[in-house]
Amino acid sequence: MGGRKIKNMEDFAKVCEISRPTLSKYFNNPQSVRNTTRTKIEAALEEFDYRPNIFAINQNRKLTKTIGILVPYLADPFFAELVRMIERLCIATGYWPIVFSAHGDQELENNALSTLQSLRPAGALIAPLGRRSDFDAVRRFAEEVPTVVFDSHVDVGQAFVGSNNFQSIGLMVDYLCRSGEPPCFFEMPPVNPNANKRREAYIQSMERLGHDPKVLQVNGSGWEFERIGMEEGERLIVSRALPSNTVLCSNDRLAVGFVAAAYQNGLRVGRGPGCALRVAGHDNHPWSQFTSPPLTTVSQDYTAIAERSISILFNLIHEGSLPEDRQVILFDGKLVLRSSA
Amino acid sequence: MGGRKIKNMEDFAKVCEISRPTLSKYFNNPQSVRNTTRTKIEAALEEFDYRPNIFAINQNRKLTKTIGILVPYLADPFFAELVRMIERLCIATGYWPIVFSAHGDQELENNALSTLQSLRPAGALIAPLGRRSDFDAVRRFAEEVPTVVFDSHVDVGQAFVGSNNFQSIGLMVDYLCRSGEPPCFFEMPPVNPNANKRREAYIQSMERLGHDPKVLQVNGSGWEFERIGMEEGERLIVSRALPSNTVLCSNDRLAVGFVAAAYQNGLRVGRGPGCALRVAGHDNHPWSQFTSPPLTTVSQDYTAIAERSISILFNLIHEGSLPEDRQVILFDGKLVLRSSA
DNA sequence: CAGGAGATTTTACGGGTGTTAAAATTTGTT
DNA sequence: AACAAATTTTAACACCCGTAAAATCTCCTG
Repeated sequence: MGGRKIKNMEDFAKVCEISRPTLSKYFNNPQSVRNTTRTKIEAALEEFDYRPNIFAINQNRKLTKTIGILVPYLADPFFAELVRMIERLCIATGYWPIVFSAHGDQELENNALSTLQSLRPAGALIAPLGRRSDFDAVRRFAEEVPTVVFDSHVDVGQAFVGSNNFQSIGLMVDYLCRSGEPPCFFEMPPVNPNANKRREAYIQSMERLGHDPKVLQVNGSGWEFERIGMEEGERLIVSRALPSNTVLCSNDRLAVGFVAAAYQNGLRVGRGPGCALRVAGHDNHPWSQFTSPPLTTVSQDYTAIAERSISILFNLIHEGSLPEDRQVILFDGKLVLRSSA
Repeated sequence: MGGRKIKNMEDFAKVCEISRPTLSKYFNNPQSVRNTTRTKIEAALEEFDYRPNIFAINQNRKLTKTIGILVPYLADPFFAELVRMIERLCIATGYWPIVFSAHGDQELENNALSTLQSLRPAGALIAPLGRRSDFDAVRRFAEEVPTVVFDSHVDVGQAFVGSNNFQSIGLMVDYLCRSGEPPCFFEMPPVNPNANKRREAYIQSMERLGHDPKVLQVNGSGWEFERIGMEEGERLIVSRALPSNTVLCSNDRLAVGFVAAAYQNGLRVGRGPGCALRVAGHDNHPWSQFTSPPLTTVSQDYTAIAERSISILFNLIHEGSLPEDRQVILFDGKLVLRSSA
């Protein structure tokens, strides 16, 4: 076609027969230029494929269009799914999401925060590692960039969006107690505040109902929860150390492992006759519906968490000012009855 | 302490008592400056926290330190895991990995490619959507940036790294045939070339062994493979449409769903006595060890794929020149015997 | 058709770093 | 001490775009 090579906005302005700053305006907001101008530009856009250089754009803009997303472990389908939704929402709004994963490692989390900060993002959505986070680093980050924290409640940033563990665990404990033997609570050493809240919620709920809480904390570290659930679950089963025939796991990934352990040791899981064990989880993880039997759990509202986080962040960004009072939004869970409990 | 605010490299050069170009050299390669200079800089780095502005850096560098990673679906643990490894390798080498997911959608894939290209990455590692990809777009991208394709073989880029489906499926078919009834092949409409290769490999292997290949292609689209495996598996089981008591699934995610369907319909899966069905998968997905019973499958060598992809890409980047002959690297799979088949 | 407000475009400058060439300095060696 | 080699400094330009201020154009009124 034109044969000309478009190297930068200047070149493209020439083939458009328009000045460069006008083009610049167009790319920032196509509505801000006259119709006749817009038509010319868009015609040229059809013929030549030019895209403004992202680095040059962001170097000068006071507010970039970048949204940073940081999760503790991207290979966890909970986060993978959440990220998927958040990314889509960003793109739909014309922002540029960029994803970082700490891979369960504090140093990588700090790296990511640091890199992210030097990207001067318009805002950030972060789910901190939790117990392993370098709190000062996270705080320093949140002081510089508008930040919404999700999933794991660390007391920084302008807002937190997460699940109401007290409500959801209460719901599950109520259900389990009224439908069978009161549950024991199966957990690993807590990686984040959610784990602690869930244990406390379990204890409170049990006491409220007049039962004796029984917490089984097994060893294990890292993010391979299923493996821990399976190996430690097997140990408990084999040594007959389970204090109840009903096991409430701190999260679905542990439960997935536990159910596998039960199967392999010949314990039939479920609530019907002939079942030796009831197992319940928490989160409604994408996998929880494919265990054998399918897992009874409490759903976290992925969509609501993603949408609210983003909407709060965009508010922050557009308001410019930071709200006095830090918002804390907790979504209630819903009981998801399947056949494991 | 100094009280001075470091806004840019100029400021930082002053507190280092060193010239800006030398600093610039240092940041590009710390080894390229004299020891005494390096010591001064690193001392200052301790005291002040300065990081060069990423945008300004990349604006001028002919070769950025960015490595683009594109996967079709990040919520798939196979890719999540692979990305995790690749990211670590990049960071260790001083590169800056940036991850994009197409979320199973052609438009998003094109978007990602386009955004990535405007980032002028040193290189890219891409696993295309496959059948749904916009081949021209992928080709145009690969012509501009050094690209290694992995997982899904699309004939673009300077190299392909993946699994040898013919070998691995052959291995599995051999095993299944000599240990029981010859398998039928359970698949959904292929999303990428791997799926086609696996079907063909199955047919060839069966014919080689003198058996009649039986392919069951069920309906279903999207990336929720487990759901498809479970729903369609259930349909086949209930309607007694399975032509063999041994089912080889095109991949582990389908198999996860299929095993769940079998359990829910009272079919005991495994190779022992009393088992009605053998089920095998392919990939050694992270989940495959937690099904009930654990899944017999063929492993893809995640580590090898990640390492080789990266090493080829770095070679490409450092050589500068593109090799005449496109490399195709296929890793053999290994049989992972668990109890499902 | 003159006049003027408002919309749009142009002019001109700045941002933070890469990069180069030549001059100046330091280091290591004999 | 003298000299070559290695390194750093100085100076200046480049990169590609954002943006404020100045200049121009549009369109409508009277």
